[in-house]
Amino acid sequence: MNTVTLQEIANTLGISVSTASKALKDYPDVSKKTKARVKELAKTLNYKPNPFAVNLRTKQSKTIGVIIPELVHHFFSSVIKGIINQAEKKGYLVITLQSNESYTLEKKQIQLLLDKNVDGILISLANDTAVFDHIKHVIEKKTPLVMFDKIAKVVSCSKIIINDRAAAYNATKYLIDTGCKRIAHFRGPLLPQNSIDRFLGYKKALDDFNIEYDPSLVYICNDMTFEEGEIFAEKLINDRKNVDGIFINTDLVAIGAITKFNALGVKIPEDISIIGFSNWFMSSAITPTLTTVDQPGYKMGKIAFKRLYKELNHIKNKKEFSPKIIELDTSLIVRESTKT
Amino acid sequence: MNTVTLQEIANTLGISVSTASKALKDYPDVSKKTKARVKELAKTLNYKPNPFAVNLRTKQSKTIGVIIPELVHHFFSSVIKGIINQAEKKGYLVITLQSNESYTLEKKQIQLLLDKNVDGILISLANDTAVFDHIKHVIEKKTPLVMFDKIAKVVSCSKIIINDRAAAYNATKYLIDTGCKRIAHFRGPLLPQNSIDRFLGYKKALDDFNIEYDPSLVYICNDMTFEEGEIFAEKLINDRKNVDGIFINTDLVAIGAITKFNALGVKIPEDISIIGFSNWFMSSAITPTLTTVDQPGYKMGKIAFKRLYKELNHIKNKKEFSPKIIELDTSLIVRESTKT
DNA sequence: CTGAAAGCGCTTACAG
DNA sequence: CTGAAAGCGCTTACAG
Repeated sequence: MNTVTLQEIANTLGISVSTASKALKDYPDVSKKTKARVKELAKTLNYKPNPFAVNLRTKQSKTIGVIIPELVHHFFSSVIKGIINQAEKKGYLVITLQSNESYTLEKKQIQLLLDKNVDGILISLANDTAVFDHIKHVIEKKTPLVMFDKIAKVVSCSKIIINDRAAAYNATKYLIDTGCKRIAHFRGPLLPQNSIDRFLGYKKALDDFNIEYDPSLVYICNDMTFEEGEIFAEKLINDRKNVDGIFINTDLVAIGAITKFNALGVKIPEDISIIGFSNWFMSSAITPTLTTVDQPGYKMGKIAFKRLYKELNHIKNKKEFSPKIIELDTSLIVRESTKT
Repeated sequence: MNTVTLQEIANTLGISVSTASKALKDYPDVSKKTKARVKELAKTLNYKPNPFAVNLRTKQSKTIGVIIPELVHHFFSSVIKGIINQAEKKGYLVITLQSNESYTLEKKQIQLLLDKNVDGILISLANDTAVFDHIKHVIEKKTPLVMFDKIAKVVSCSKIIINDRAAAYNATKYLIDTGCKRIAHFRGPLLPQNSIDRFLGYKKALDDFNIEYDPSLVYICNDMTFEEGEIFAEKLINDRKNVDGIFINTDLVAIGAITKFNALGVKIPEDISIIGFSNWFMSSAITPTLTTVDQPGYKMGKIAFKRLYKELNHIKNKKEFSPKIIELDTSLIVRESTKT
């Protein structure tokens, strides 16, 4: 704990606390001489304003909260890194909490952050979350909230997303363009918007290119793990559906699938082409390297904070503003797991 | 922001703020009737004490800071997860900061946390950190600090570590036991204690089993990346040192090496046995699966917080205590990359 | 240009 | 059992 107070500075200098305070904050109505004296002493004493007192007075803590489904995850940890770095630049610190993909926990974490009086909240929803009363509660409390990646369409707040549907469409189209005729999809869970959108993009591409949509070629990955990739890869072979291409919801699952196909002697991309999603660094390390959709996590984190920061300032200046939806670009990274 | 205050509760109930405060905190000198009335009203109004005021009064914020070298990293993100979960159980929130393996940044982050008046700090040092004035500064300020994983021997504070030397010794011994005669080591950077200790464990095992230590078989990975694994794997082959076993500082590098060996047609473990370190989940996914040392990140995080919590309470109760070094068990996970 | 005063919302030692 | 008072350390509107 810091122990030098404004009081002490004022006393040693024989001035009032108010003047000392104003001097440090460069108020225009303090003489240059006084400012210099105060600043110098503050420096030598290594004075730092007590943040607890400042928070109480200013009603803000320069702290924001972030809730993500899971921290041990390449994409989310990248987002968090982006958030933390950007926040630090603006003098904000970040409290991180995890929902563990559970609605109940997510609700609890929201409450913890609210009880802490964080200045704002950044959230990526849990797979489990199907109602949004807890989110709406935050918005009613006038605590700025920005969603990223896993969002809810029906909630009115700013959102930072990628165009999952377009990205999935392009990935599927690429499979079609390179000759695939029967294309499977390993999709994510049923609730999250991005897993829905990726599925819809896949379906739309099939439609547009006159490939019949076959529901039996869609496999649902509830946990989106490496193991699920292995399991469904094997199942797909056993199902004998003559699949020649797969668009997979996320790289981790795709890498599981590749590993299993390698073990089974299924040739990639000769027998089956594969496209993943997220551009995890392992996707360029696996053999064959994985064609995938680049999902800019770090950038998403930065932009999510920037948007929150803007809203924070609007509120401070009592300026009206409307929620904004920011869509980040994605690109298809073509590697060895698809034909040319 | 919450808007119901104690004042309001006291007013509506026609009692004083002090009594209301004491009622909520179950002070023994408040009548049951009053307690009941206050608590009920507090509940219906959804009263939450303003944390800023509480912080200022109690001089603690129930917030701790954590500094790690890099968040986008399987081991560190696991540790953070352990810290956050354990902290939450005890009513603490966690501010996370990254040093980016830079001493300068680490020093800055420490200052940010100190200026924020966090109750305590958990830190894993940057590779760059060779002097410890910033850490000692924290200790002098009486802010409890616990180091984990990447620690400094010369600083007197509690530390949560694994026995890197023993773990490395056992891994190397396993290579020797399974017939390896010329064992290389891909080590980490020169400064970090754990990379030093792993190297020393490797060396000690060679000594104990009468294998001559050959410095030219030690390759230094400064960044500990997948790519370095590939590069040194190739270099090792080109160097024609007839190496038949490698103990590698961390799984990511080992997986890079395996990938390169696979590409070069080097057979694992027939030609070269490999042991990694950390038991990252990819180590059981790669082909061949990687023998590795299990390094319990999540557990380390939990225990680091528990220790900090204990010190926090000792300080609150003005109880003396000495720093404690807690060593977690590791185990060798034998998989396909080594012989039997 | 400077300072006295009020107040942010709580906690707690003290008086009654 | 209850309440008045002091105080945590600041900030800022106001008076001079």
